[in-house]
Amino acid sequence: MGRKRIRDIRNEELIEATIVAVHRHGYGVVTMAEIAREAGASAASINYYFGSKEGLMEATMRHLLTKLKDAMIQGYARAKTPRERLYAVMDANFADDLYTVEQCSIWMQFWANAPYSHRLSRLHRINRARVRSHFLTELNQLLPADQVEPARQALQCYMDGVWLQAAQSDLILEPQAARAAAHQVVDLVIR
Amino acid sequence: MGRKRIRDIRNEELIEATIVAVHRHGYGVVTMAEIAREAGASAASINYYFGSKEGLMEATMRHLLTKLKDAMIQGYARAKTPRERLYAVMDANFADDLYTVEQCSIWMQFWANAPYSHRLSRLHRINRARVRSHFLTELNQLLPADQVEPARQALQCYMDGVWLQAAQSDLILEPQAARAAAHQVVDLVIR
DNA sequence: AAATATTAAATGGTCATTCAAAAAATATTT
DNA sequence: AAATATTTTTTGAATGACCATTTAATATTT
Repeated sequence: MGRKRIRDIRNEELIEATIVAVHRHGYGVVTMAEIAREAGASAASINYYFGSKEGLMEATMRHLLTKLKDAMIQGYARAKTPRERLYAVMDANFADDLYTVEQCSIWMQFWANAPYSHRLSRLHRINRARVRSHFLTELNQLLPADQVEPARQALQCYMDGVWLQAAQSDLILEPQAARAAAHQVVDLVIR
Repeated sequence: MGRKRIRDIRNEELIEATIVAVHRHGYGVVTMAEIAREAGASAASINYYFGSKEGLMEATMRHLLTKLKDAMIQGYARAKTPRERLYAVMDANFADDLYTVEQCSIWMQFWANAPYSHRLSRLHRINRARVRSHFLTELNQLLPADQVEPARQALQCYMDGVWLQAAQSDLILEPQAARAAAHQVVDLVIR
């Protein structure tokens, strides 16, 4: 059992270091050496665990996507009505441990670079489709068919836009206020 | 006069080539050689005109910002009411010659990289403040004071989010439909 | 001729990745 | 328990590729 543990611990440490380093230097220019220094390891050991820089980036994005997915599933479990489930999608995106400058920043870096990496774009596509499908399922319960797609577009764009602004912000974010604002937007869209 | 002309012609050609090349390869990894090839010139001549790669990127962003600003001023001139002026801001963002995959993609690249470049972040800040102020001016005419800021946030995030999605799209964009959808969002927000 | 524009080639630097060897952890035997 | 063997982990240094920028020389325009 010991064998597995070390690998898992290193993986987590290195991914956390990647998030910090990418936020600090930018996805395009961050170096393996900088990430390694942040993790207190060597660049060579990163390749030992992740194979390559791209492998590390993919693992990091996968880690963030999993966090987001888990938050969403948890919210869904509690929600009883379609409207509450829309709230839940928003609340997951603006959860206390996800809606931080650091993480919004890295999300944007990944979005910007996904089109140029086969492995990143795959993850990106899957996540986007999942969010889209959640929105559509609930909106179909609440709106006439011809209003569903515009409403979905409005909600999903709003969500993306808030993260995008958050990534640029030099203020401390207020997740609670973001959730309240998002609920208001939901209310606007579904009546 | 002749002296100025050649320089202007080259500037435009090189900036157009930059837009194409950055869209194709990504901001972080595009090389001077690729941009030069796209423009049918040499990498050395780009430095002759723009001093450095960062100078070229700044000039390219400035070019796009100017186009956006001009489109907005033009729309403002025609608009008579606060609501029409809100439409005008949206219409500028989704104008036929601005709302293309190529340009949305490059906008996102710039957004993602602005925090790491003094020169880019300056431009970015100025543009964002200008859009914000336009929105606030009009919304103040239309809404009670306490609803103005949430409404601005919703509109600006929606605008950014649409561009962000457009950048990822592999479909052909429909600027006219985007404008219509944006008008609907304005209508939702101001009543 | 003078000024301006262009580029091929050189320069100097950076960086991801590999590799071989050391170190640490774990398993096996005595 | 101790000693030894085996596997896993770590890293310094080497490798090879790539790239922005400079330079010096050439071409073009005025």
